[in-house]
Amino acid sequence: MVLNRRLEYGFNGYQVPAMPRGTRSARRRNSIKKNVEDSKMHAFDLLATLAGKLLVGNSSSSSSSNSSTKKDQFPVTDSTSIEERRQNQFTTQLELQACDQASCGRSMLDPQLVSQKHHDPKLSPEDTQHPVMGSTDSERLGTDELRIDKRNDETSRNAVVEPLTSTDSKLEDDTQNEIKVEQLHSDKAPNDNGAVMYSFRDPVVWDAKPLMQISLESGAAASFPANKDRIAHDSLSPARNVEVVSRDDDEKSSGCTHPVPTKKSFRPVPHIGDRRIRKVLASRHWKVALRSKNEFPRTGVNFKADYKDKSSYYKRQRSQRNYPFKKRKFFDIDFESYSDKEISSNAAVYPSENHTDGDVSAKRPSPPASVKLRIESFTVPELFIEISETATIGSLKRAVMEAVSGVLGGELRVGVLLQGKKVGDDSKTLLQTGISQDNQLNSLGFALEPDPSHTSASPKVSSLFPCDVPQPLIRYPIGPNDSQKRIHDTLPEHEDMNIPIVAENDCDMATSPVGVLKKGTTQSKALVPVSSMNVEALAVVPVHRKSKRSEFAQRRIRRPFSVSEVEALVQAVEKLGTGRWRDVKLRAFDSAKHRTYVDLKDKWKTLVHTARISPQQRRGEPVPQELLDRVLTAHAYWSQHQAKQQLKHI
DNA sequence: CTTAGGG
DNA sequence: CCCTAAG
Repeated sequence: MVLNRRLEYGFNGYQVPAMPRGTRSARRRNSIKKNVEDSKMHAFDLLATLAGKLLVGNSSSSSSSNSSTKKDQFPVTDSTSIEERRQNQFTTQLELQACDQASCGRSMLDPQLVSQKHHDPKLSPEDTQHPVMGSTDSERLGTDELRIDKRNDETSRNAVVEPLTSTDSKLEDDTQNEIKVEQLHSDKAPNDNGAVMYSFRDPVVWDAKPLMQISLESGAAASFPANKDRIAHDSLSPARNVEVVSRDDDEKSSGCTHPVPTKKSFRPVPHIGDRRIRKVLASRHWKVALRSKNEFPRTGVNFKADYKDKSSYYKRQRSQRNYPFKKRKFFDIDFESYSDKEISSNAAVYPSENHTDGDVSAKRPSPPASVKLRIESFTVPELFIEISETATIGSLKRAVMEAVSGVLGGELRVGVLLQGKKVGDDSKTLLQTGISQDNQLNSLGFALEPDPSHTSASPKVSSLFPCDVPQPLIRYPIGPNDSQKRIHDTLPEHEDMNIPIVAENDCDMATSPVGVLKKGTTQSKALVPVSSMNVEALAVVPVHRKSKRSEFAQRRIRRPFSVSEVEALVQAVEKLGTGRWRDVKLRAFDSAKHRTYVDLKDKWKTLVHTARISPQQRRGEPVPQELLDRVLTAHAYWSQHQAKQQLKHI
């Protein structure tokens, strides 16, 4: 097996999925002032929401959905504050298309761990000394038996950005999606005037090329969905507008019109390998999307308050994950590499019906017409990822995820492109700019650009950003279903493969060559999104500068212990006792890098608990009673043993 | 860094 | 799983 050869994946484009219209809120309505700046902000807003809940998945997943995902998902919060615009003249309807993207569940084919030594039921104190005997390699949950199949690469060739908030209910086909959209339209459009609808298109899959270099053809700009016509039709709702907007259901949210300030504590990071990364990531501070000029209600407050109360800290930290935008530390050198990200999008300006003759116009002299915008999707131009060849698919996913997060979570601002030209004047109205109902099929593009006000960290690099050059709009016309289907076709039966391909939630598990990875773990974690537009930046910021830990760690994905693992754990504990988790880890899970001794300790805790409750109350993969019995036995034994020790000490 | 526990 | 207080 190749040792730690590195793969570099360059993602030329990345389609941002449709916006989830979660239960809690992906819908909002804002009254806004209609000028270019606002358009940007809206686009940005959407992205902001999106940014917080992406999750990279292998599109190879043909498997089932898994509700367990829900636990790890980022709570969809109405993070998007309702911006109260002064003297709003127009109402903007923000409708986020539902995005119940099929969450590929994960089907864990538990690695067949072999060679588990027979466990000796007899426990003797001697055994507790040093497990000299019986600690053969095969005894470990090693990876010896596991192999990475070359085809594994296949998996990595496709990736999809999925909303992290995938629901159990999946959309089997586009139909449902469309239905929702339509409902949404018919639902609001008629009454709410001057609606500007933003609707993210379905998630698209990019199809990476095989081999080390994965890059996407940057397709030409704006390609509209096949159903564009229909969409346009749908949005043909009257758009006459009146000043005052009925805030009906908005009232509910009006209470929190102003976003709850997000605070983030900042604390020193201990150095502990993975943990360290996690911690860092966990403590990344989030920031509300900050717009230049204080126009943006969600003024990015860069809180760094410290919480003394740990519980509150924890909670807040969690809750903050709802916040779409994370703030990048200025002092983080990595910033540069992300700063020049751009996300372009395809958007169409749909004319609203010309109701110049309508009732509204009768009442009002010349009611400004409203424009309905449909943002097909934002595309993250390119991501550059470097990852160990022996990294697992799960790692790859994370890497991609982090890269994407880096792009979406950076200090960005939205740029507006009209017919390929950048619209610079933020004060102009849409009309003045040429975005109006008359301007039917002109493509309106939204691009993410580094926010000048935040690129101070690296003026040099940021200056390289070709802000004035309209970026090509990239699109990968693949419907969600197509993607599913296609990928499924592309990736043959996983069953035949040596490695169980875990569909959704990650999977380095025992399926990965963790052993090999061990030494280079940190490296494999390194990924640096690099803009294709900014070659120079590459020079300035070497790709392999893996140093800076990525700031986008999420809660570790849940990896239920397999029976084999439990078996190994029980066996180890029986031998070593309950107070030597480090040893247990070394002994039985040395090669399972994702199982820390704390994890093992926790697992033992739950095992004991599980063993004590009735089988009916147990959940998850059933653990053989035999094992549970051993758990209780061992637990009892060691508890007593421990007690004795303590007595001795006293 | 490890343990031990609470969340 | 996460987070921490204590060794």
